[in-house]
Amino acid sequence: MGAVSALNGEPTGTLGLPRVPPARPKGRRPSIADVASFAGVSHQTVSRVLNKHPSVREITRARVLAAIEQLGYRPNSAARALASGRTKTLGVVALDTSLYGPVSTMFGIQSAAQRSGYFVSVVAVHSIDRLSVTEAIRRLSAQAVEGIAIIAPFGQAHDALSDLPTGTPVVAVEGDPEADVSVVTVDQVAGGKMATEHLLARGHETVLHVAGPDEWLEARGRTAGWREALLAAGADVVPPLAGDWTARSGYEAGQVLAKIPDASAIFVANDQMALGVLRALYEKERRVPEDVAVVGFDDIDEAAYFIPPLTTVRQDFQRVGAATVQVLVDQLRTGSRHQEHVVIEPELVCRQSSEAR
Amino acid sequence: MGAVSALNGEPTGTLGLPRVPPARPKGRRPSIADVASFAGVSHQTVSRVLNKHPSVREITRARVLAAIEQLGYRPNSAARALASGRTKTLGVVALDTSLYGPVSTMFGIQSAAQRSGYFVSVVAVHSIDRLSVTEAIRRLSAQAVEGIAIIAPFGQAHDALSDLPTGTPVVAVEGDPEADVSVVTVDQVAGGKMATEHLLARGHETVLHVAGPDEWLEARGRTAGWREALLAAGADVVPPLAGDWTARSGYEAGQVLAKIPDASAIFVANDQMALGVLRALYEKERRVPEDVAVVGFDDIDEAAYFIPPLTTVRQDFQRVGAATVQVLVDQLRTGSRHQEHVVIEPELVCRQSSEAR
DNA sequence: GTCCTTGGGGTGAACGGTAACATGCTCGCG
DNA sequence: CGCGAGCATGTTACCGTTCACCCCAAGGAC
Repeated sequence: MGAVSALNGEPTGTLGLPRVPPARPKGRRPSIADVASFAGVSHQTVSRVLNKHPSVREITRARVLAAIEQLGYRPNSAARALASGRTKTLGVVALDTSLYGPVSTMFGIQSAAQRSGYFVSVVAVHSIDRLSVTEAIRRLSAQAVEGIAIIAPFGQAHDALSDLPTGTPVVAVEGDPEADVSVVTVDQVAGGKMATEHLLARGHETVLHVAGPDEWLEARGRTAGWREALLAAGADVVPPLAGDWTARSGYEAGQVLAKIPDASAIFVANDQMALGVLRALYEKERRVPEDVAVVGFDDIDEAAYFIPPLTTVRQDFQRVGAATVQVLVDQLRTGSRHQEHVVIEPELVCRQSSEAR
Repeated sequence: MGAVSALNGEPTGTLGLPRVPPARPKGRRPSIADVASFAGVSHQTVSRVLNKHPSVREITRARVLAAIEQLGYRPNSAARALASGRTKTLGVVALDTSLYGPVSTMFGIQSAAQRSGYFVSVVAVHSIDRLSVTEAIRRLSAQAVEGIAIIAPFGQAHDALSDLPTGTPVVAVEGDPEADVSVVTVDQVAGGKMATEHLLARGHETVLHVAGPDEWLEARGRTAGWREALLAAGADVVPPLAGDWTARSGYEAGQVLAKIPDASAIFVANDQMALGVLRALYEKERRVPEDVAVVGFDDIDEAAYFIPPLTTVRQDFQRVGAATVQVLVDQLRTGSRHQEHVVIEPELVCRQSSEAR
């Protein structure tokens, strides 16, 4: 057995392996074949060990593992991908922004993918038009990712999904539940509703709304929830002002709202804009929460340190990421292309900005 | 010529190609060989066209391109990587955080890599210990990335760099300029200095400092710049309070500083902590900038909407990303492992929080 | 006319794995 | 005692490219 690898009388270790690995000719990294001849087995046996195939004797496995260790062998992922057709890589299309939600979602997906043994390749898109998304998907499929998560959460993204390589599982994260792809999403409508109901329950006659950009499905959902809650309570529905998620736009909206004398409660579609609203109210000397109550959305790290600390709606992005990877991996495993629709419930976090008057 | 591919009398297009591509047996994606036989050339000629080799006649190239188009051929990146040894992928080790700086840096790298024709594979690390970084690098090198950018900007990261696959170019972004790897960094010392000098020039006797976590090189650099400026001006150096970048820690530091009666100027090592400081000062009824001037660091989008708008130091992360990719690509192209040290200068953005009294 | 170069293109062998099948051996069972 | 059923392992093909090398015709130098 082990004698094969010790023919030339080299000193041998306990497993019958030569102690000094032979240098590979070209300084190239050792391949499975090198490991095989070093361990005195066939390359296939090495492959079996690498893939944890059950029918390998313990002693053989130990020899192979020792050889791998000695030679410093690392599997070549390109070769593996070529032979098996599997790249163990998921693609993520992310919006090039430091917005809390998209970034957190991306890391949520990354960390879940890692736990499932997948690599993550990221393509950032600078804007939300169909062309960019199509191009991003093209890039990812050129890289032969096994599944794709699209975070850019706006209506147009779905158009681009038709250009997909058929057979590649896709999840639209924060996507349109009506679209004909799998979707993992936080229940934005419920979030908008609970924020609004919270304010109504505090005795406000109605709730004004600073919405996000209308292309964003999240913005639409939050607005829909707000409207629903108002209608259910029979409250006035004042047309919302739309911002662009930035504090600046929130500030501008806040300047308008501050001029409305009987404005007493505002639901802002994200925390950054809420910051701008707070600032506008402060400048107009409308106290929060005494004169005006404000609720945001996202629960960014800073929300608890706004002046005053912001009541807001928290989304669990780790769960979003985990669900996204779960859907992709399931579809990969079963081969089914059944459309999953996972909805994750948000949670209201009460702070000073909406305290009872 | 074209007759070869039209032997069976099928209708042919202008280039002599059959109009209907033959379905591949197993529903598999078309390979270079399919394109070759469809276009009536050898697989090598197709490869030459794909790689823009000069010595291919224009007419031949056109035929091949038409065949590629017709069959919907896409190169198989795994096969290409296996044969050529190049993956066209860069790896990024990023800290799992929505902090503005790291996230912006990551996108800066991503977008620069994309422009240079590289894919980007991201591995997030949840903490900054050596083990995590080593593991991240292990994952990336298992994926055979051609170069690695490490964003996690703390001292310990450098220890892990010794575990690298030799020969893989590495750039430590925001890394220690003293370390023996290539580094791309913003001049934090200059940033801290200009913030402090700005405040001193406004007539403040000295400048207090809320520092970042001491493991972070950026925090150390900013503190060093602050100290340097104070010493140069002969001002008192009050030991800094260290936070952890969060608004909460800034708030806590602010509560302490607000109790110091003659505190009149504070340099805070990032904008989030500055937000916390502002809140603490507000609660203690110390007006900004009338009683206390505050300067932050980063220029996050919201900084202009803090109460009051925050004077801060801006870093150009697009340039950081571009420089990082540049260094990696250069090393890949030339094969040299010369250690580059690129330093990018930050810029002071003056707003109300530090206005003259 | 012969030789050498150069453009255009073909042939076969890597590249480093996995998959399918073949082989020898041991064991339990009728 | 023969025989099928595993188990443990080896053999050979194949994945889709690129690389090194070869071939042929046309053209210019001598």
